[in-house]
Amino acid sequence: MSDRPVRTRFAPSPTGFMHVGGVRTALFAWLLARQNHGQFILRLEDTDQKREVEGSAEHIIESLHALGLDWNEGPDIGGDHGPYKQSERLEIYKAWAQKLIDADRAYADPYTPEEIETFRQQARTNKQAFLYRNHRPENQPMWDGTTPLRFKAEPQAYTWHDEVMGDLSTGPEVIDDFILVKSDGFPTYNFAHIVDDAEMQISHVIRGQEFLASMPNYLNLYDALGIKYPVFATMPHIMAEAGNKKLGKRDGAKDVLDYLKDGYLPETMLNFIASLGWNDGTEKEIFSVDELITAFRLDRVQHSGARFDEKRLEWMNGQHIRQLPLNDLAERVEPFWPESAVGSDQDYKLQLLALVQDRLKTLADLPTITSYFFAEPTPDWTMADDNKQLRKLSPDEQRQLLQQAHDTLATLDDFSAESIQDTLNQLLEITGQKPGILFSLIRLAVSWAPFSPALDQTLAVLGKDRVLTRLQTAISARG
RNA sequence: GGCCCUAUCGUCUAACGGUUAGGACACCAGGUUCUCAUCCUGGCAAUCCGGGUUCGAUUCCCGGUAGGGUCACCA
Repeated sequence: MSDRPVRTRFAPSPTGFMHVGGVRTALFAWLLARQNHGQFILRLEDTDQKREVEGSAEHIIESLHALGLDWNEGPDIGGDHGPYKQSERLEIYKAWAQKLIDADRAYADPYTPEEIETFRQQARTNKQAFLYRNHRPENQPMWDGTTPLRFKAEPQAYTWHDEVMGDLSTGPEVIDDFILVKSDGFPTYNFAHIVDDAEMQISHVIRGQEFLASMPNYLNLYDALGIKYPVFATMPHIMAEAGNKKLGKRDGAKDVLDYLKDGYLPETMLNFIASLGWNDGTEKEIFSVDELITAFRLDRVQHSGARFDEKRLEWMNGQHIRQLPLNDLAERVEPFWPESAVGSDQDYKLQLLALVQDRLKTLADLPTITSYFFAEPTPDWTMADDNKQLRKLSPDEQRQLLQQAHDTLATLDDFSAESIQDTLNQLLEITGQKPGILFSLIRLAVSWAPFSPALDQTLAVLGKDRVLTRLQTAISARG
């Protein structure tokens, strides 16, 4: 372990949207920084002009903001180790490249892409891994910047420690002369990230498993550059729900912002993504963001990939929604109310929210559960005909019961849930009906919905006027 | 094919050699004066295979098998 101040970074390339895999890498780096009162840095790795996607950087920044993963230094806010976009750091890479050239550890690649492709095919035919250095030219021309600059590797066996994976080792056969600077003058990731991490004094390099195979090359380059290794931590992949592939765009990986739009809370996303491949060793499942910060440990991260299970995500979201104080929930749910709720009284909405809080799996469920609290529902007596209990009564009996309910409720001055329940209980005795019949009938007549919150509370929130009107409407509609 | 990583209920996981292999999601059944949900109770369900080491292996070692990653002028 390093005793340097903890500085972690998230270094995405702006080539697409943020999906859960990227979020997890960012989250773990962020958690580590916050836990150690260190810094979290955002760096854009925009060295591939061809793959860059317009608006992608903004999208990544927006996603991180939406999740509450804030950074201390970054392209938008600057910092002491900038610039934080690799495309603006070309001079820095050039200087480091020159050090390697001067030390005879880098050389100009004289081959055409076609020639290299031929070498690659040869390797494949011989069922071997492709190694460029098998074709390392004897007399390397001076590098004029128009061809790729390659690293002159000094292959050796490496053993190193990874905070997640433990002790790892490889032989010299995996180390190669990889490209440091492309012919367009931009550095490769392999070169740039090492330079940047060193210059930005990054203490912990946290990234996905896809980079594990390149580690020996990186170590060789660190050595050539005389840079002290940071702490390494390799995250296993998050896999798609179907199949065993690494989760990617093609496998249906969703944009995290889509989850937020679908009514998942940011804290749910962080809790869920953290729990994919990490737990604190106890049976605790629901973590607040602060709890994650204190409990997170790199060495408790799983070594194998985890599948993304939307059912579990949904359950977890319900848990977080239920833990929210009502006022907090009210704020977050504001964009999700049905259109018919526009202009409705805030107190009314708040009362209603208290009734449905336990019923929400996502905030986006709100309109379907609450529509009849805002708009007058259309009576549909076929719902009664389809009901096993209610079917036993004749339309006449149904009308009579509703009329009795109407007349009794009309006498109430105190239209609270408690008072309503007392009244309904009395009505039960007077009419000799079972709750299954009387309550179902009233519930239907005021909501015309397949389900609703408890009857007494539903009536109380709807209010006396609305309830009496709806009962009357229902009676008239029963032909 | 070379190299590397991984392997516990369908899924996410706990168990740092000794447990009736635990929890959660999902699913099924019951309870909470009507419905839906919440909540509670119960049920179903797992150590990939084969060898070692050991008094004893989910756990340590070796070999299979399976899955994943990588072998780009992508990151």
